[in-house]
Amino acid sequence: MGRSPCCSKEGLNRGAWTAQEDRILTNYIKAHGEGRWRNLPKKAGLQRCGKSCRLRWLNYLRPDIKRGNISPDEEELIIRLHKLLGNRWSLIAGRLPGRTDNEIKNYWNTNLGRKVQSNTPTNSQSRSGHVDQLSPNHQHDDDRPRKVKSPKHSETSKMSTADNSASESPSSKPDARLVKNNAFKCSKVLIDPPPEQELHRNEDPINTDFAASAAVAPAPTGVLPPFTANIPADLSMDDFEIGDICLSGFLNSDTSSIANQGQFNSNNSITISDDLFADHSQVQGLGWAALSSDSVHDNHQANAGPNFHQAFASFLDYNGGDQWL
DNA sequence: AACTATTTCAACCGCACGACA
DNA sequence: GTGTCGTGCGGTTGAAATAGT
Repeated sequence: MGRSPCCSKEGLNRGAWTAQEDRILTNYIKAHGEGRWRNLPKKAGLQRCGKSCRLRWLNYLRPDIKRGNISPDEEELIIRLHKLLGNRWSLIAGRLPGRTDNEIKNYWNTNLGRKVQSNTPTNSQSRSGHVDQLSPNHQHDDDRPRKVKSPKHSETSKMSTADNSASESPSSKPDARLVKNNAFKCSKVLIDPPPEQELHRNEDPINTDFAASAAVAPAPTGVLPPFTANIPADLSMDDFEIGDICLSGFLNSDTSSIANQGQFNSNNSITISDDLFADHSQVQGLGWAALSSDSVHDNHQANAGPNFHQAFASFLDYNGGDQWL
């Protein structure tokens, strides 16, 4: 398609942003809001491409950007999420308040990718066929001594981040809410759902088990039990063959709403409370078709395959397992 | 102190996708 | 159905910072 570039590159500034440019962009967005990136530079009086403005705002100037080193908790979460999602940086970033996809991507390429590779040498292939790749200049010998990370800020960075306080790990916020982003590429991994009528039969078309368990789980009580399962080393998104469960939908949902209303059972099922069940919007918010009103059984129990349960439980195990993100 | 090697990360690039005319 | 726009994404680059000699 003969599409024009997002901007003429003639006469536009490139490279590092100056403090003055940052100020102009920030002031403009504060006054007019985000969006309309293509026209923004002209209106704001910036000699920049709209894309560049968007990137600068999203990755650096936004007021909610968290600065400072990635905490161990965050690091652990990144690793878990990368195991589940592969290089879906924006989706991963959506689970780390204040962190940007670019930051996480860089952190992975410079730190975690190598660390994870060395820990699980046989598990270098991510779901999408992307090897946990380091860019060419990041492929280095693991035995090489590492430089201790220290904050590096250009003049403009110092200026533009001065107001952003140092890092605050998610775990330091007991009531941390999800950050919802717009990354839906993950929906590509959706497994074809079984025919609807299959769902209503007590069959297991593709590792989906909605069978009404003979053992009806007791009503959920208070705090969820600790999760102890770990993600299998070879688990990938392809393992989630459990109907039209959409992990991205789940990740984009507000799980805090079910903090005290759901219970993982030992038989790979989840039982939700009457309150949660009654609030259909919350259930749908899970992006979890298995929990939609027409596929949840009378006892409000839905079963998932063992792989999903394992991964999900392990994912939620972040924060010590006694608390849903 | 001076120089080189290595690492970091902000910024760029190309592509994909949904919305819309 | 087709083309364009607006936006978002992941991969890559290269200048600057830092470590090593």
